[in-house]
Amino acid sequence: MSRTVPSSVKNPEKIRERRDQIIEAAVQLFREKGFHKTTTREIAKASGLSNGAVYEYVQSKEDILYLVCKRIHQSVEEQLRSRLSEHARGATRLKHAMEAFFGVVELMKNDILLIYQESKSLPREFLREVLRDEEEVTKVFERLLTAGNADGSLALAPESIPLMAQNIVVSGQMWAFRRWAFDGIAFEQFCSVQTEMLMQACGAVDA
Amino acid sequence: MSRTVPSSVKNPEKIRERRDQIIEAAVQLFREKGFHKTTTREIAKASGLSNGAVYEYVQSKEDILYLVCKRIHQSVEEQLRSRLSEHARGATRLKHAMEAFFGVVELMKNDILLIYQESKSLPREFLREVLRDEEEVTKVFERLLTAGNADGSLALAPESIPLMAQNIVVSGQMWAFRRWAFDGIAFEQFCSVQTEMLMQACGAVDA
Amino acid sequence: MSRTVPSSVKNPEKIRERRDQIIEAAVQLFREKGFHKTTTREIAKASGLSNGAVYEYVQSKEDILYLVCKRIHQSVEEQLRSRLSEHARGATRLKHAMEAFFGVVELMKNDILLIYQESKSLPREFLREVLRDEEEVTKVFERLLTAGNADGSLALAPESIPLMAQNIVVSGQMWAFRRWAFDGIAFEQFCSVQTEMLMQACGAVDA
Amino acid sequence: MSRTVPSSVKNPEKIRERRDQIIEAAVQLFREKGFHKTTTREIAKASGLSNGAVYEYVQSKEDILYLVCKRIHQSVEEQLRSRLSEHARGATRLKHAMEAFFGVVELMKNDILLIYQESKSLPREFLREVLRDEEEVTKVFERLLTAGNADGSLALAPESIPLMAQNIVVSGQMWAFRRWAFDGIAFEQFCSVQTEMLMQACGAVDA
DNA sequence: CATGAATGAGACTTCATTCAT
DNA sequence: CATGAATGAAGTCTCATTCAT
Repeated sequence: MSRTVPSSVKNPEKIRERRDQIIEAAVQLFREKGFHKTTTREIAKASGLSNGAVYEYVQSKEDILYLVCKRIHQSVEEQLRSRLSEHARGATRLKHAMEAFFGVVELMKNDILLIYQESKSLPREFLREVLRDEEEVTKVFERLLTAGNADGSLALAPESIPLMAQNIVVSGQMWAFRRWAFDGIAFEQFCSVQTEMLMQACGAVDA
Repeated sequence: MSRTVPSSVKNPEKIRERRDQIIEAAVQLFREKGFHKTTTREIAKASGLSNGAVYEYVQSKEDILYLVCKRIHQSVEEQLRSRLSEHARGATRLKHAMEAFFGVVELMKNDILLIYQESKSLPREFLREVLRDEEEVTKVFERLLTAGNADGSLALAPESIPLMAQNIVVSGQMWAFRRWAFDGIAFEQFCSVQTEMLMQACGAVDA
Repeated sequence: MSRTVPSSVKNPEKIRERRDQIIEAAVQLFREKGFHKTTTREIAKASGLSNGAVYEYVQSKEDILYLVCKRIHQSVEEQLRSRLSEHARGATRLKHAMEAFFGVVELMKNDILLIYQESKSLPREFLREVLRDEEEVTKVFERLLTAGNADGSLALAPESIPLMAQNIVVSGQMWAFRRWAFDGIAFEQFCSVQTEMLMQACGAVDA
Repeated sequence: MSRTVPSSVKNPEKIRERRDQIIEAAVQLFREKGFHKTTTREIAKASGLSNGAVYEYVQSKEDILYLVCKRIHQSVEEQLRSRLSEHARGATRLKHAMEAFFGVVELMKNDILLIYQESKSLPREFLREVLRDEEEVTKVFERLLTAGNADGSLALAPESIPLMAQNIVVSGQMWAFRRWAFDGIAFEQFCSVQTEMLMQACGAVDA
C-alpha cells in the first residue's frame, strides 16, 4: 500500500496545500538540475516556504523525491484513465489504449524522464512503491491483452503477455528517455510506427 | 570524436595503467552505491591510489564517470562485434545480431543500468559523447536493417529504419533497466519473444 | 528570594495547574534524555499542552529547567522536614536527620542526579537560586551541628561546621550521583557506614 | 580497554599533535561555555585548524568530549602518581595520598568539574570508559586501605573498603564540584578537615 | 486562553579538490 | 610522480520561539 510520508502538521488540508507547493517547486527543479544538485533551500525558496516549513511537511529530502514520483505517477494514471476508450473492445481497444498512453508520454515526457533518472535515489521502501506504480500501468495493458486474447481479436501466447505489456510501456516511454535520439522524428510518426509494431506483435488480426 | 580527459602525467603507459585501476574501482562502486554516493576517496582507496594520485590522472569526479561510461561502451561494442555473424546475410544476419546484442546486455546488465542511471550526471560535452557511443550501437542495426531491405529479406519503410533500430536496442536494454519487472521470465524466453516481435516488425519474410 | 518565572496568563490557579503538567512531563523527559536532548515540543506533547501553550506559562526552555529544579528541591525539603525527628536532641537528632536525608536521597536519586547534571545549564540568576536551595539543605545540618556542639553531644571545631554540613549532604547525595559505583552495596549498608563515619567526624560522644 | 577514536589521518605523530591542539582548545571552551554551547566551528578556530581538518582527527563532536575527558583523567592520574609517597607505609601513606589527591583536585578543579558536568553527554561506550578511569582513581585508595588494614595501622571493616575509597575521592572532588559552597574556606583548612575525618573513619590509630 | 503552523538562525558534518613535501 | 593532510564551501536538518487566528 502507498507508503505515507509523515508530517508534523495536523491539518490535512494544509498538508495538501503545502505539499502541492513543495512538489511543484521540486518537480521543476529536479527536471532542471536533477535531484542531487537541487538543494532543500532552493526547494524551500521556490515553493515559497521557509527552510523550516518544508520540514514540517516532509521528513527528508528523499521524501520530497518520493512525493514527486508519486505525483507524477498519479498524474500519468489519471490522464491515461481519462483517455481510455470506453466503447471499443479487443484489439481496437488495445490500440486506442496505446495511443492514449503514448499521448500521455508525449505530454509528460519531462516527468517520465525524471522518474527514469532519479528514482534510483529513493530509499528502498519508497523505490519499491514507485515500481509498484510503474507496474500498475503495465497491468492496464496486461488486462487489455488478456481481453483481446479472449475475444479472439489478438493471438498472443499467454506466457508472453507480461513481457508484451512491458514492451508496450517501454516503447512509449522511450519517447521520453531517448528523446535525444528522436531528432528528426515527429511524434505522430513515432506513435504510428510503434503502434503498428506492437499490434502486429500481439497478433492483431486486423491492424 | 572522443573527448579526451586531460592528465598531468606524461607517460601514456602510466596513464593507461592507472586509469584502468581507477575505472575498475569506480565501476564497482558506482554499481553498488551510485555515482553520487561514491566518494573520490573511496575510489582512490579501492583503486590502490592515493587521493592525490587520482587527480593526477583525472581532473574531476565527473571525468571518472565519463571514463567509466566510455569503458562500458567500449566493452559493449567489442563484445557485440565479436559476436556478430560474419556469414549470414539479410534477415538472418539481423536476427543473429539481435541475439548477439541481447546476450551482451545479459552479460553486462549491471553496467548498462549504470549508464542509464548515471550518465545524466555527466557534463554536457561528455554526455554528448556518451550518447554518440550509444548511437553507434544503434547504427549497427540501422545498417543491418538497410541491408536487409536491400536484399529483400526485410520489408521496412525506409523512414522507419532509425526508429526500428532504436526499438531493437531498447528492447534489449530493457532487460537491464527493467530487471525488477522480469522476475518470472528466463532470459531465453525474453530473448526469443523480443526477437520474434522485432523481426516481424521489420517485415522479415521468414522468421 | 525565589526568582519568579513570568507568565502571560493571569489566573494563578491556571498557572499552577499548567505548570504542574509541564514540570511533571519535563522531569520525566530530562531524566530520560537530559535537558539538551529534550525538545520543547516533546515537553508540550508529554504535558498535554500545545507548543504555544507552554510558552504562555513559561518564557523559555530554561525556565522549565528552573521550575523542575525548584520543584525537586521543594520535594526534597518537604520530605526531609516530614522525616525529621521532633523529639530527639543533639547527636541523636543529628543522626536521625542524616538517616532521614539519606532516605530521601534514595527515594529521589533520579531527581538529585538530574540537578547535579543539568543545573549548570541554568542562566546565572536561576542557578544562584538553585544553589541557594541547596544551601538550605546544608543549613539544616549546620543548625543541628551547632545545637549538638552546644549541648555537648558533639565536639566539632566551630569553624568546621559549614564544611561538615557539606560533607553530610554530599555523603548522602553521592548515593545518587555515583550510583554506577555502588553496584554491590545495599542502601542500608551505605547508610550505616556513612552515618557512622560522619557521626564520628562530628565528635559524637556516643554513636 | 581504552576505546580508540578513529582518524582518517595515518601519521600517528600528526594525530598526536593535532589532537593536542583540538583537546586544548576544547577543554578551554567546554569549561567556559559547556559542551553543548560550544560549536565545532569554535573548536576548529580556537585550535587553529579548519573545520574540515578537525574531522580528519575525530569523527564527531562527542569524540572530542571523550578525548577531553580522557586527557583530564590521564593528567589527574599522572599528577597523582607523581605525588604519591614512596617511603611511607600504612596509615601515613594513605594520609599522604589523600593530601596528594586533594592537591591535584585543587590544581585541576576546573577540569574535574567539567567531567562532572559533561560526561553524561558521552555516548554509552565512551561514558563507560570514562567511568572506568574514575574507578581507577578509587582503586588507588582501595589498595592503600587494604594495605593499611593489613599492617594494622588502619582498622576498617573489609566490606567498607570500596565505599570508603569512594568517600575519599568524593570528599576531595567536592572541592571542585561544590566550589560555590566554599567561599570562606581556604584549601588548607578544607584539606586538613577532610583528611582528619577520613583518617578517623578509616580507624587510623594515630592521626 | 489556546492552538499549531511558521520562522530562520545555526548546528554538525561531508567531500571534491589542492598543494607542500 | 606520489602522498596524504588540509581546506572550506556547502548541504541537510533541528528546534526554540513567535504570532495570527
